[in-house]
Order: sequence, then structure tokens, then C-alpha cells
Amino acid sequence: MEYEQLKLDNQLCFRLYTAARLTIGAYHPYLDPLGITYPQYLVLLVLWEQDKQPVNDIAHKLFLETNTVTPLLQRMEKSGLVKRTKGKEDTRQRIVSLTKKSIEMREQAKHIPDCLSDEIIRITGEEEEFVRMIPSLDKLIEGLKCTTNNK
Amino acid sequence: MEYEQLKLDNQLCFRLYTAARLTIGAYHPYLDPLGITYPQYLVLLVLWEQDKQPVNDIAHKLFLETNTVTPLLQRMEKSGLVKRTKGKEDTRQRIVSLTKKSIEMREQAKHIPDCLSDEIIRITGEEEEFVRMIPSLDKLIEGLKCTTNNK
DNA sequence: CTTATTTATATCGTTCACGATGCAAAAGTA
DNA sequence: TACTTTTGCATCGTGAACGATATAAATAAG
Repeated sequence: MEYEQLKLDNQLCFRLYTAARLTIGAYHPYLDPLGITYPQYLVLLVLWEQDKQPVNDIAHKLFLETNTVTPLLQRMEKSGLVKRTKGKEDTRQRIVSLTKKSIEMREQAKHIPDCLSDEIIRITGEEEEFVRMIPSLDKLIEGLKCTTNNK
Repeated sequence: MEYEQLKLDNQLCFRLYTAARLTIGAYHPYLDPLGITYPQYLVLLVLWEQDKQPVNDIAHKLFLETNTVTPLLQRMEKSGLVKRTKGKEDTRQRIVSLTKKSIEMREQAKHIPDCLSDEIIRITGEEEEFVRMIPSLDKLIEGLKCTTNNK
């Protein structure tokens, strides 16, 4: 049993990675009709909460690097989901704002979280269990966020 | 509060997605010296458990599509981590096997799971909490696995 | 007021992840 | 046996993620 820990079954990270991918997959039936991807949906969630934010703020809220978010926003601009304007006080900043299209999309997206909850209940028979994971995941994220930054 | 559910704070999937990315990031200090990526590490975990498997078996165990795994294996072959030989009974199959390099690497990788456990404990102060998430994640994965396939 | 440093984005290269499609071998069917 | 379907893998195109690097503007230091 020298290599017992190396078994796939014992890996937390593998499960997080797989659960995340498969859960994102479960969003497809709802996001495809809107013509957006899951990361684009996340950007919209951020902007729907507060419009007109610089790239950095969006990246921070999503725990992503700006070099991931910038091309993401460029694609979203190309498909008419956001506008990117130069900042007025700080001209280095790019202020990202919603468009008519993405403002209207909010109405269609409103029901998605509930659909996903129902989906999880339908599939696993329960939801409480996963809601209870949230504080633990937040703790993990909070801890790891700093480590990566300190590198 | 019409759009309350659309708040980022209320999304389980976003947390899974973030936790997975950040946890994979925590593997970097251990995988970089070995010259492998996290998905490549997962492939090695599978092969270390059982050598000489067809592409499909590896893909299934990792819940990945073969069109993700094939290029992954091609890169691993290029860097000398695996061999890919034609199957004998079924010539459509590609049997993936370990090389001297990847067999030796197992010894260096042996301690990685414990290092990661220690890391999580160091950062969050606890581990029990995350070990307890494993059955829930498995339940979620098991449920979603079928949905994606039925599509 | 220069010069140095930091900050906000952007660009580039590599590696996934996956839908769509292609292709040849295997299996099933007429 | 000839034909159809399925299966195993590969290829292609697109969209992330992210390390490394670049660039210009803002800020700090001298």
C-alpha cells in the first residue's frame, strides 16, 4: 500500500475539478439559447449586480487574472454583450458596461439559478447537502486566493 | 429583490469552479518541478493504478471526452511520459502505457497528496471539513455524469 | 521636475475542454 | 457475404485559463 495516497479515489481536487466541469455542463441547456458561455454568464452576473466596472474589479470578483478576462470581454464586445470605454479619471482603465442586449438578457436569465437548483434536486434527490458545502468552499477559496497571490 | 438569485454569492457552481481552479493552482509548486500539468498528473494517477489502458478507459475514469484526452496523451508522448501502441485484439484501440520516466516519477509524486493535505490544513486550519465534502461531490458527479451522457 | 516604480490592460504562446466531424475497424443485420 | 450501425480514436475550430511579457498612464521618489 505504498502508493495508496496516489489513488484517484483519494483526491479532493479531482472531485472539485470534475464537479465543476459537469455542473458547468448542466448550464448548457440554459446558456446555449442565450448564446453565451459559462464564463461569459459569470461576467454578466457581476455586471448585472453593478454596471460600469473596470476590468480589474471584474477579474477580482471572479478570482480570474486580467489576461483571462480581457480576451473574454473582447469576445463579449464582439457579440454585443458589453461596451468597453476608456476611464475618465484614470485613462488606463477600461470601463465595462452592459448593452441593451445584455440588459434585456437579464430577464431571460432570471430563472436559471432556480432551474439549476431544481436540476440538482431532480438528479441527486437533495439540495440541502450542497448548500451546506458553500461555507466550506468559501473557506477553501479564501485560503487559496492568498496563496496564489503570494507566489 | 427581483434578481436576488442572480447574485454571484448565491451560486454553488461558481464556487466549485473557483475552488477547483485555485486548488489546481496549489499543485503548481509540486507539478512544475516534475514538468507536468494537473491534467497530465491525473492521467498518470490513472496509469499508476493500472498500466496499459486504452484511451477510452482513461477518459471514462477522468470523466473527460476522448477528444480532450487524445491530444493530452499526444503531448505526454512527446515529452516521454507515455507510449501509445495499437491494440492487439481490437486494432482501433490505442493502448497507453507508462515509460521508464513516468514509472520513476511515481516515487517523486508519492508525497504530493500529503503535501496538499498539509497545505490545506495550513491555510484553512482544518481538513475534516473538506474530507466530509467528498461523498457529496461524488453524489453530484454521479448524478451529473448521466445527464451529460443522455444529452 | 525628472526619473523610477507601480498599476491597468493588452498581447502572445501553450495547454486544456469540448462540440462537430471524419474515418477505419468491429459488430450486428439482412 | 454484403450492408448498416456502432465503436474507438483522431482532427478541427472556438473559447477559456494562465505564465510571461509589453506598454502606457499614474504615482512615488529623488
